[in-house]
Amino acid sequence: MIFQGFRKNKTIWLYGVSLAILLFLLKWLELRFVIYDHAFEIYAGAIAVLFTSLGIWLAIKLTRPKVKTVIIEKEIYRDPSIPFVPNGKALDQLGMSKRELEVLKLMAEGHTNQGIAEALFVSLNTIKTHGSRIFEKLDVKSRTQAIDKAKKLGLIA
Amino acid sequence: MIFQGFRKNKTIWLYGVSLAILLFLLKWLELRFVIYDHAFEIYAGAIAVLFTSLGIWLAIKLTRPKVKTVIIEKEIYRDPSIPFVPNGKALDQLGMSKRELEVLKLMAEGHTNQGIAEALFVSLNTIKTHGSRIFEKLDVKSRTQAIDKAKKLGLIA
DNA sequence: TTTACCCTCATACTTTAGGGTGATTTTGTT
DNA sequence: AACAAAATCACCCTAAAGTATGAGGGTAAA
Repeated sequence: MIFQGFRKNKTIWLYGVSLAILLFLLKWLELRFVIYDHAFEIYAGAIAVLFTSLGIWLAIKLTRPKVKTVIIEKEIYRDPSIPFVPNGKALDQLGMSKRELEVLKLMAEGHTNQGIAEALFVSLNTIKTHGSRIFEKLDVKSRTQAIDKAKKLGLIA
Repeated sequence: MIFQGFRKNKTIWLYGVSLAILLFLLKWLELRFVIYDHAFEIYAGAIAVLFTSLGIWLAIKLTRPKVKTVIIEKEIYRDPSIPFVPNGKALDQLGMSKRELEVLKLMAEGHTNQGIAEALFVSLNTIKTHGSRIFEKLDVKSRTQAIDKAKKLGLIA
């Protein structure tokens, strides 16, 4: 258990031990450099460099850089010459209003309710109300279900 | 070569510059603390902690770039009669695991986390963990954003 | 052997979503 | 003008999602 703890927290343990050694060295150097007034700068610089080196070493250990910028060519599965047109028949049958469709589209794009409210210049409560109405009409219980169903019905792209 | 060196060791170079600034500050503070003999230990300890902290902070800050996905949209026509095949290239580049893709698919179908957990015979906590990982890799903050992006990238149908 | 990653799980907490109830205002139709 | 539907808004409450932190086991690669 304690050995496991050492395995997992090796860096921290090594840092602790290193710090102890450095502090000991610091104390020891302190006794020597107090004698020489002119050596003050050298001493201060020495501890700065020492601790800086330790900081760098530790930071490199702690933070492995990860590959992060990913450029991906993506294929859109749609013929560009044919713009998406909502399934008007389904919209009529469901009784989905223009505003509700608008809200649904923004939901599908991943916006929060607050975000949608701000985009449409209305209150958060309004969006929640629209949401409930949308779910009712689509007979679903959540936005992800609504989005899934709406795409299948051809209400949104 | 030297430029490459800079690129590779960005943290170290930036830290070096920061160190120069700190050393200047050190010199300036030096003139003040020389007056007080009893402040010596405090001063030394202060610079040690300061330099170590700065090193750690800088390195962590600069070696944790955010996941950034740049999407270049290339519209092509897809024949609906051809069954959907996930974009393996994008999956590899994003580092998306099989399990994560599995969870993402079930999310897109509108399942709750608990529902997904039950479907995959794991704990709710596990699904939450996978969720976080998926969001991280897609650089999104919610499941709806993740789903939207995954569809655009061709990761899911 | 060590390291990195995936998978799994837990806990505590915060944020967001969603249900229920009620109300008012606006808009469109007859 | 009357009426119905749509749009808007509020408040209270619960459920679900999402974050942060930590842990452990297994596997493959260095």
